[in-house]
Amino acid sequence: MSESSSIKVQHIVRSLAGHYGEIDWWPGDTDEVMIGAILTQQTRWENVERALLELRGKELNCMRSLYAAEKKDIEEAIRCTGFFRIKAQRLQSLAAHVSESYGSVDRMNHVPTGKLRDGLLSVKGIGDETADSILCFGFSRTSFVIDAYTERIVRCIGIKDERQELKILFEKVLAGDPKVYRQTHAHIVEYAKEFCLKKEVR
DNA sequence: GACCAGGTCCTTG
DNA sequence: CAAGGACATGGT
Repeated sequence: MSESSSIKVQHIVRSLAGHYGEIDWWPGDTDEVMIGAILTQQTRWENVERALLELRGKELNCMRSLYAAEKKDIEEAIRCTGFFRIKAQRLQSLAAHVSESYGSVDRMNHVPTGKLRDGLLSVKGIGDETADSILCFGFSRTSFVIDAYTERIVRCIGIKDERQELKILFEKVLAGDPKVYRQTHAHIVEYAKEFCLKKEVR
């Protein structure tokens, strides 16, 4: 990664922070962040919130109960997020991973970030973005989330790195503060939505 | 009616 | 490895 890329990223981070200030962006306890991370795949957040309400109503808003639940019940609750069959499967796969590998969500707190990440990535249906969202917003770890918006924004200012390099680049600039990681990702998404950065932007 | 959304996996060439 | 398709509902 070039020197100038770091400077550009620093500039983005600082400008967005100045513009938006501190925002409370991904509410919910660790269980609900994990659930939301899967439900929001290719889906608007407003629909995810509705599904979370449904899940709460059925007391299916935690890994422990999802593990034991009937898939039918999960599907019914999350229908409004689209891809509901595959997402119900993904939720149960994640719940199984948590229960079988760690025993509980709580026990995951002692696990080093790299190990946690590898474990999450071993779950079918959890890719880089979902894993990093869970780590960053659910467990307050310094694992930066690179999503489609991040890619589009950095493309606009002439950075053409792949996602893996972008992650390293941002993490170098952001140093070690998990709160800054969360804020920066939130700012990027808000900015991209506000200015309607669509797919064709390069 | 077409197009897109805070992705990921699987199949093809 | 890159590209293309599938997964599915809800909003513009």
